[in-house]
Amino acid sequence: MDIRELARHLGLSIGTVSRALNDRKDVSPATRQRVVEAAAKHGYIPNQSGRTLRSGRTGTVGFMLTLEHDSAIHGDPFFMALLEGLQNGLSEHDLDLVVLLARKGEDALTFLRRHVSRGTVDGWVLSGTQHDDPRIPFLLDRTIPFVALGRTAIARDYAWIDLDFEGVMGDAMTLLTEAGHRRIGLVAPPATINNSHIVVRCYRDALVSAGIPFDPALVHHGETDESDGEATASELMAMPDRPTALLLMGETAPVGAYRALRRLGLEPGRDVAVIGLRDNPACRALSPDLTCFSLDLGDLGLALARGLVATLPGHTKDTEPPVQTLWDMTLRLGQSHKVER
Amino acid sequence: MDIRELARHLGLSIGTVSRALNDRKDVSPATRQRVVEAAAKHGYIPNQSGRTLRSGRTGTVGFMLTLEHDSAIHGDPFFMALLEGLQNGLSEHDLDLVVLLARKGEDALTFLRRHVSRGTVDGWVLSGTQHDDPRIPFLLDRTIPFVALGRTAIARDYAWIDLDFEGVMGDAMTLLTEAGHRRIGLVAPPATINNSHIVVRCYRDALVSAGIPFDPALVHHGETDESDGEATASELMAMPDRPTALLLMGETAPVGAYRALRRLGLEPGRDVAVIGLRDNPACRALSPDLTCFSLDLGDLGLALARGLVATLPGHTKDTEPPVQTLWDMTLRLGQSHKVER
DNA sequence: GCGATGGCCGTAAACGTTTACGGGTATCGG
DNA sequence: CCGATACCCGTAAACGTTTACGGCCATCGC
Repeated sequence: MDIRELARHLGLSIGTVSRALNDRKDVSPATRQRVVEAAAKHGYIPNQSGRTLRSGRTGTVGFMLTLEHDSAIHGDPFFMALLEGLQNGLSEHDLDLVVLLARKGEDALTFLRRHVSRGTVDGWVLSGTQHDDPRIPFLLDRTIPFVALGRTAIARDYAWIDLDFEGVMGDAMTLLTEAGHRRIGLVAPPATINNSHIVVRCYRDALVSAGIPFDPALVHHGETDESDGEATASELMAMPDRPTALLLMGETAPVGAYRALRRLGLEPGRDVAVIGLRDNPACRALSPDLTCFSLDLGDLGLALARGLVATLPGHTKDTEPPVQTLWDMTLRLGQSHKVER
Repeated sequence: MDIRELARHLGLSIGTVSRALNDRKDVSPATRQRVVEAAAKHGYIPNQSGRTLRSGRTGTVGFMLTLEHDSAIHGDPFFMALLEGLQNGLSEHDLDLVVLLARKGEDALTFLRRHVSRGTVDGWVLSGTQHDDPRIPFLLDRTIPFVALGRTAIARDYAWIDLDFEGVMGDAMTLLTEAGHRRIGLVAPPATINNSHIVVRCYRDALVSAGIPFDPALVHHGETDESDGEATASELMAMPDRPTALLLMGETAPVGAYRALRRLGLEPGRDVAVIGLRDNPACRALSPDLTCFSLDLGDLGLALARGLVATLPGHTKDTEPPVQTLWDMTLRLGQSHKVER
């Protein structure tokens, strides 16, 4: 069922049918309704390739997911919940969401370039932003709409939303330093990820204002998953003057850390203070309750959707500046940080 | 940069350029190489819409994700790990994977129909198969390639892979009945999901062969998530003659069940036996260790990719029957089932 | 030397839309 | 009654590919 066949059924030209279905003004209300009803009756749905080829618009936005740091994905419930909010936000503007997975080992920029010149989507949501992410200038230079989940070190104006790591680190570090901890182990994301820099900077700032010397041996960069959390926690606790507290900025890293501690005969929340990043299901399963931070991923997805839509041509006022938001996370006190010193 | 411009650079016709890039035979090796090199040099990548419009092929397969049962997705690490394997399997055949999220509240068949007539992908991976899933006959009747993750009650020949719930339930039930349990609470997936029927059937079969009467009050249908696990566990334990064992066929349901039990002053693995479905990160965080089942999601994704590719035109031998595989899950004994009766 | 064969390549017609453009009819003001 | 103005609608040219078809040239066998 083409537009041609539908037009023949209606005794109209395909041009008129197209205009009627696309809500353009050059068509009388009567025929518009007739066309819409006939389309529904015959189950006509425009072919996307033809439409895109001519108009250049696809009606979809892409969420780019790279499996490079697979621990950030593998078993990571963060994105799934986020995608739901994103889809809801996009639905309001009749946009579809497609998640594009970079092929194993494929470079992120190559992947993006491929899909951009293919013209698969109208706009992008970028995640896992690197410190100096080449995707940002690439898209900016071509004026392709996008919103980034995560800041970068790039000093150009674009839309982004990032978690408030400053707030998180501030809350966590005051909690620990005020409890008397002076040796605090930090597990930060991989050094290429931009968050990693922010986390370490805040860590040092907090130490300075508490008058505690900075020991680089206490800072590890690792993936966000369980097994890496276990490995790095083991290493940190094997130090001669081992830390009395652990700060784990990874999704399921605390699960591994608990296991590592117990293997050494140490109980989280009694012998060692532990603070995690997000209260995902895995962390909620821990006992004693993990002290960590929470956020509404559905809302975050919605905000990303709005931020992106504002950059799309047609939808935008063209004047307002791009969204640049630090997303609050609220501290959830559990038992795991309560270690008297 | 289109094919026309590239052809002009080379002094060739666009037809020849197209044939060279698509590895067709009607072109000399010398010019083929010349074309490929020029394309690489100028960064030419064929426009997907034009290509699809003419050839009908997209080079992508779609993974359909419905947010209907959002608890099956929300915070569910199952799919993320699966997608990685799927992408790896598809890469071997130069296929891209796109994940298509049904809009909130949109009917699954409507969603599928929309994307099929749009022609967004060459083939489909269906998940969350219903007992009588209308998507199956829809795709079969149109001879659109697909593979289903999950069986249905539909007696037609198509490619599917499903978890071996028969094996899982058999192992779990013998473990419990041989330990003397006679009142076993079951939390099965929502009744519309096909797995739910299988699980309940196996549950009854196991009871019969152990000579235990079937009590429908012990069977609950719920989502697979934490909060639902907590709610149903609470309900089951509030019964006058409450169960001595819980069997939870949901991803993170055991996390909620642990919490519910402890609120009642009951310790999993000591007062009540608990068995879960899969050893995801959340379940691995539980203490005492949850007795449950494990599988390699990467391998499963690969198998799905192969199963789908075999149904795609061109790749297939056309003769071999579609894959129909029960995927083994191996029992991982923890501490949570050890309750002496 | 000539017809046949096969390897390469150019030509042009699709694929299904959107959209600029122009034309036809009715309405309206004068 | 006439010209101008809207309002609709049809026409046709794109958009970027793929691919059936035909043609040219060289090679080959006789």
